[in-house]
Amino acid sequence: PPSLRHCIPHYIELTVKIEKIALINLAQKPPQRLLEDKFISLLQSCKTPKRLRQIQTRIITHGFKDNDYITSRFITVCAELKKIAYARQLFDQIPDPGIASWNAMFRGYALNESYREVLVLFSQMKSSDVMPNCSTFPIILKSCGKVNACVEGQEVHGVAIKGGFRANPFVGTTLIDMYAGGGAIGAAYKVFGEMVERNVVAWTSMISGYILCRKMVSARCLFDLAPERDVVLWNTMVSGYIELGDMLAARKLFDEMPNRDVMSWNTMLNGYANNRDVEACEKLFEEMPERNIFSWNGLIGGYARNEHFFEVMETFKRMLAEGNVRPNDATLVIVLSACARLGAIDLGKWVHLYAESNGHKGNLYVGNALIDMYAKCGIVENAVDVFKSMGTKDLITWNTIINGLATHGRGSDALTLFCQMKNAGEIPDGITFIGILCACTHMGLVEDGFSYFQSMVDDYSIVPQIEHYGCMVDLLARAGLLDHAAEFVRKMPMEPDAIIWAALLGACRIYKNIELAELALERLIELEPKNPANFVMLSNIYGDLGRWKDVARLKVAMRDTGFRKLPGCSLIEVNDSVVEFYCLDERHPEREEIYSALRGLTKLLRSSGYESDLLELGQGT
DNA sequence: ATAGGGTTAG
Repeated sequence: PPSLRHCIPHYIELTVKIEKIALINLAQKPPQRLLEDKFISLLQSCKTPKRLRQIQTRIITHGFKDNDYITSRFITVCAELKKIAYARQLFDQIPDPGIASWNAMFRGYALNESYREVLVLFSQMKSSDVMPNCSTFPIILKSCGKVNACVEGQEVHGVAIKGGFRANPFVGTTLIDMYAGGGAIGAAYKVFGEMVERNVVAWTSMISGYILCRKMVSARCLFDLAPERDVVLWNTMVSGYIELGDMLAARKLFDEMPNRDVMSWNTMLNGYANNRDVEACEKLFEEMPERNIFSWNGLIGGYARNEHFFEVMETFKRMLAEGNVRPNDATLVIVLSACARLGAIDLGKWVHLYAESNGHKGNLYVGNALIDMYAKCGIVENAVDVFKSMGTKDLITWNTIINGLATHGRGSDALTLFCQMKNAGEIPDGITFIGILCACTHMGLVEDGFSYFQSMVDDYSIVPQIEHYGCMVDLLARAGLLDHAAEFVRKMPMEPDAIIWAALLGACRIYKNIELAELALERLIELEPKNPANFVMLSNIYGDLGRWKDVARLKVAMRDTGFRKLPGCSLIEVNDSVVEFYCLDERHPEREEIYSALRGLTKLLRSSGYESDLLELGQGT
């Protein structure tokens, strides 16, 4: 169009002008600065260790090896790519590192949660002649707080004041965090009171400090006094009430908020989930104007924590169907734990494949949850495969596989892995020993069990908990050494609880020991007068022995307690969902097919030589 | 310089 053509000369003129300015800028910068900028932007966009090496070579060939500006950037990128040891190697080769390089090293260690290293390196810096600057102190103070180094923290506080950083708002805020985190709320308040300029972050830190010390009234006072309240501060107050379990106060504040972000909604959502209010959690989730991965994980995790495992699976499927937020590693872990509880092996396998093709292959949490899921679903071989494929393992990895093997009749493999675990340098904890004792129980290794029990105390200084005594009672009782078991219970350093007596009672049925069974029930009635399962247990023992009068007597005694035993419930996975059924259950539309399949399975078991008086299908057997 | 998630147990 003509009008546009009219503009073209102006446009050309403008372009020329812009180019001229750019050229002048270029000319004003010395070539050295230009190269520096180039390296900084190269480093900024560096995403892989391989690329980092290439850039490093070029830095060296251009003679920038000791350039503080570039080196500090380089160290930071190393830390982000989890190559902090490499960064340190390089740092140690610099003859006189500048403050930027020191700070980058501190930040790098802090990023990798090596707070001790930060402090060690800081003391090295003090013996050089480089002076800390305003970015140094926040990192150092934060590290002091993280490792609870109160004395060092106070010293650094002094150094900061001497260095003239009293009025620095960043220094003030981290000081408040440090003191409050160490429980020194008075010292924190002193810093807060002496601050020259208190911004909203400082107010938030101070209020968080009061919340941490459970001083909600003081926190609320400051909140009401704060000259400015941003959404972070509001969220902090709301989560403070939640931590104290005061959901009503939290909700009131949430409703008063001038503007809420996703974080505000998620905070309330998690609050309801943790305070066992699944319904409020669901309602809030539906009302949310925007949902991110934490919202979904909040709801799914809320279901899981409150044992609503069917809802975990349903919500996970809904999340995939809606498709706007993708599950992350935490989502998969929650879903896998629900699969483990429900025996939902098909969904579990699906999640396994999903994890592998969505970049969660090497994730430690996902690996641990997979091991547990396969073991709980009875496919121990797959659990072992996952275990073997894992590059990094932690204590939980070992505990999970050891316990999985032990509870599935592979006690000797469990004990072998226990040796491997020690060789790998992992220190066993109390949970490890529960798996080990369980392995001994299932193999009838009574003496080994006792020596592991001893080793736990002598070699690892673990104080046995009631769970461990429970394992020992089980070890003796299942081996038929009921008198020893009873004596062990008498000599325990703590009061035996219901689980201990129930273990004894269970073994009494196998070994038909009436006297001990009656004693166990007596104790159980004292401890759990409302639990009808205990009566049923003893009644079954009488039944096994044909003492029907006693069975009838117990039935009356149980009726007199006024409680009925809930029928045991089994779960099976049928076509992509889990179905529950009870003994003699007639509710399922395909009950005919199900019972006929069960009869077939029973026949198969019998024909392979499986004999058990516990095999009571009650129908057609 | 402020904030959020997950796995093991008698």
